[in-house]
Amino acid sequence: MADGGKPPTPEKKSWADVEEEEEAKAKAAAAAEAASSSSSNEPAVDAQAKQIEALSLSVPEEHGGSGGGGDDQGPPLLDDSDESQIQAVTSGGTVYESAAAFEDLKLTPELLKGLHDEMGFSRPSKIQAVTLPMILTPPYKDLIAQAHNGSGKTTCFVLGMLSRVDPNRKVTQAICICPTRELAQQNKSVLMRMGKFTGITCACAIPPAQKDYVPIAKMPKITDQVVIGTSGTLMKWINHKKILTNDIKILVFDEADHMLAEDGFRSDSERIMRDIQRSAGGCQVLLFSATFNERVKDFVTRVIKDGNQIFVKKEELTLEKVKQYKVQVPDERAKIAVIKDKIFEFGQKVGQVIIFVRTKQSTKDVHNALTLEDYVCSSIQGSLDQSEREKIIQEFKNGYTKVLISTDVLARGFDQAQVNLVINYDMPIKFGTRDEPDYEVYLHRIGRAGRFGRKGAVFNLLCGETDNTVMRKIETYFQHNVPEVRNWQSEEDFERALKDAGLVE
DNA sequence: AAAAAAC
Repeated sequence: MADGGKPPTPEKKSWADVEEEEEAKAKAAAAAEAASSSSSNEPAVDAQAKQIEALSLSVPEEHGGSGGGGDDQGPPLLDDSDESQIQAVTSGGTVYESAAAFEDLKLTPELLKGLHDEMGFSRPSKIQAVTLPMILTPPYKDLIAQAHNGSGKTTCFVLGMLSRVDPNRKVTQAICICPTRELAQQNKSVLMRMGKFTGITCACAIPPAQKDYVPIAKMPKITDQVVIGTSGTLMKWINHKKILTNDIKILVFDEADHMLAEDGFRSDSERIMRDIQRSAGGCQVLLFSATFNERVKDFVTRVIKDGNQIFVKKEELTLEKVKQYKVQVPDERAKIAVIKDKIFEFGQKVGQVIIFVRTKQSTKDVHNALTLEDYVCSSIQGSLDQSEREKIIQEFKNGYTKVLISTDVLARGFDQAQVNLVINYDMPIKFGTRDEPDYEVYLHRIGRAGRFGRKGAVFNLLCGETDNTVMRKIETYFQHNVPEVRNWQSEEDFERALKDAGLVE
């Protein structure tokens, strides 16, 4: 790609510079993107970058058995099929060897104990085998890593943070930024478990529940070695010197494409990034996500110029084990009928269900409609009080509630092994458009089912021509044919679909 | 015509 007009900058380009460039480019890109649904551009690869190997990253065989309260599933068992490929590109002269065992990574005995005894992992998943050496080997290069939903990305960056922290120094040395409070809490909980025997402490930087509110001035300084949080609160704590940034060695962006998208959290992320890099030079940056659309990929590869990169083609991104279906329904009322009379009839016996809707109001409407029919469910969205959010998530994670209605607050990252059914009550649409799908959100939503290679099913409820257009575009984009449940009134049709998905006998 | 974060 032409990159001609950039000024000669001897230093590493700052994020602000890249953003300016980005803006200039955006107009041209916007036009191109309209027609880009069939584009199959290769990622722009740095001329100096050397491709080391093309690795197969495929979803593991199911081995967790049915249900079981534990969320301590063993590691994905990755076969060597060519179903899906990831491309690893290294920068500079460092050579990395994929880690066949956690023991190959020079981890402390405490961390190995955490991985084996607490997490129940016996060996690294594919993405872990590839990225962990990149993360843990000096000179600690930055990393952009894309891998499938539920393939074990969290372990990659949590282990990265834990091993780069000096447990003897009671200062913040690692920061992780997430798009939602739920994800921040979930990541903290994974880190606490994995680091159980290390003595490393972690703070969650999210706004407190109302009852726990204290003015920032009265808040004590953070001494935890790891801080995981959402952008607003992290910024606030940094600005008020509650977090000192000069000893930070590693900065992680979870759901990085969203954290760095123009219509996502880019400006917040850049500000935090700048603050940290100003006071802690040479801080390692890790970007992780299951999705990087061409536009974001282009941006992040220019921001993280000197890092290692791993990408997956979008055609390879849908999970084999999660069967997608489309269902034509005449109206909204029929959607409720389908959910309760057809899908729940079988689906609820199987595991837990998440129903995605477009607006906060819709969570309430659908919740009410199902409650009227005597179905027990709960619903969540970002305007609920923090304590309420936590309660609903806790109840769902404990398995007390089987059906959760949600906005896209839970579209990304939410990890609950027992969820094997996802219903798109509303299809995800790009903001400001009528029938342009949000491909990334779609992929993240369906990725809530089929964690770590488990079986799952997705029902897309389509009402009207617009929904059909959206669905068609999604099929084209991922080059994945989505079969139709012929008759929304036919119990047999749904039963067959769930059988094909392997969810009912 | 929005979800998220946060003021």
